[in-house]
Amino acid sequence: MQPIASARVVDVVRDQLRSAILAGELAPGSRLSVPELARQLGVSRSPVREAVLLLVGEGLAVEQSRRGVEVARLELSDVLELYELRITLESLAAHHAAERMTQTDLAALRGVLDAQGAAAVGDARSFRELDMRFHEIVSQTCGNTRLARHAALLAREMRLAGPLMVNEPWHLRRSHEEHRTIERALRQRDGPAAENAMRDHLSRVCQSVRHHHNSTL
Amino acid sequence: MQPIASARVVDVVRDQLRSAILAGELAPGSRLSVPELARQLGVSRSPVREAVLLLVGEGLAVEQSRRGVEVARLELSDVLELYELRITLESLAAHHAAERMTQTDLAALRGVLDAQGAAAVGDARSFRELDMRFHEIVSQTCGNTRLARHAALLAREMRLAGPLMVNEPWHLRRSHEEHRTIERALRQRDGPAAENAMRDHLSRVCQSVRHHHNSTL
DNA sequence: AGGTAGAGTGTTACATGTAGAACCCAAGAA
DNA sequence: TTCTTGGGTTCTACATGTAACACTCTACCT
Repeated sequence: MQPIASARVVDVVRDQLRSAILAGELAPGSRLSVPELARQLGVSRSPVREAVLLLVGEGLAVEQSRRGVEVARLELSDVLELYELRITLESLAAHHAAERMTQTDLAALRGVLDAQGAAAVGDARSFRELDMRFHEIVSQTCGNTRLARHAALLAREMRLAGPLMVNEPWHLRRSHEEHRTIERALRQRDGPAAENAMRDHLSRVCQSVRHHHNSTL
Repeated sequence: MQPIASARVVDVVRDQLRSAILAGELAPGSRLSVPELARQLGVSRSPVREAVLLLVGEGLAVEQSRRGVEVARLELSDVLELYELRITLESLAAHHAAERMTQTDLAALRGVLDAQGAAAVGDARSFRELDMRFHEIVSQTCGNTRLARHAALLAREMRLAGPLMVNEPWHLRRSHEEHRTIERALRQRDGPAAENAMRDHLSRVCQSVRHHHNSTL
């Protein structure tokens, strides 16, 4: 029996808005009009306003003074900032995760990777979803709740950078191989190896994004 | 001419509540009743409610489902979590700051350290304040806005740990010396040295907190 | 005594009211 | 034609209303 979580309207609205933003239905730059969203969702403005505020706190939206809130727009520089932070935080998380992951966690991780191996052939959309899940599992099992929370925030924020990401199949396959390397280190409970593998992985992806951007200018 | 920032009620309330919490006027565990605070501050409940939500987002308060919000209580384990994150984030920030600080920044830093040297003789309260400022300057000048933001959040959250901190004069003096070492590296634009000095400093303080806690049990 | 029902108080969470500001667009002045 | 001006619309930010819920304390029953 898990405690019946709060079925608060504000939570539902927040989750819906977040999903819509991350799915691209609310594109970066879209204005988030509280009355409009309240009408569409069939609730009053109060919970919508709070939900929008929470999204601002998560970095998924930004408020311009007196002109409302819009979905955050990420430049290349923002993505590089995010990668730099993810590199440090997630490699630290991987180190600890190697020493703390349960068999259940490892099984879940392998399941995600198997599914990702299948998606790597061409389904970039579900590949990204599974990539997210992979990193989330590692961060969540590191034992430091704040580290997990901040890493999750950064990973989510990065998903706003859709068009800047590299989606070529060979790139997805390479990412997947690196995930396998990380998973191997985690399974062997080799903290330093997991840390290095995670750092190498994210660093390489960051470099790819940078070069991809330069070459598609 | 700087843009006349939003004189929004919610911002004023948030700042006041934050100050009150960090100053200990609202002790950890205190309930933050929205109607009560609204009465005391002479404003309506809406901006107070939003301000309280923002503080939850900053980690300074926690909400129990359906039972309102209270000022966060930090255990030793929370402080250790925070230090681990600060160690990685702030040492990274120090590395970059070494390469980017302007003469103005360095002058400000030195000013803070001079004042701190005077406070180290026994005024733990202002010493902590200046310590905060020192770390803030380094983080803010690292060039990565998100890194700066997250580091600031962590440093603030840590101030809730008042009684767990070590306030012996010899400890303050040692911290001050380490600050000087960091500042020297920054002034010489030696990124790796600044990074190591910052890591050593925060690691040592973290160890002191741990030992202090064990010995005062 | 020990447990419980129930009134009374205070709060949260959501709904709604509204002044003032920002934006849009069309009509008129230079 | 370009700039300004004024009306109309929409929004934000704050204020207020209220149902449902949680806590407290007392009085009652066993």
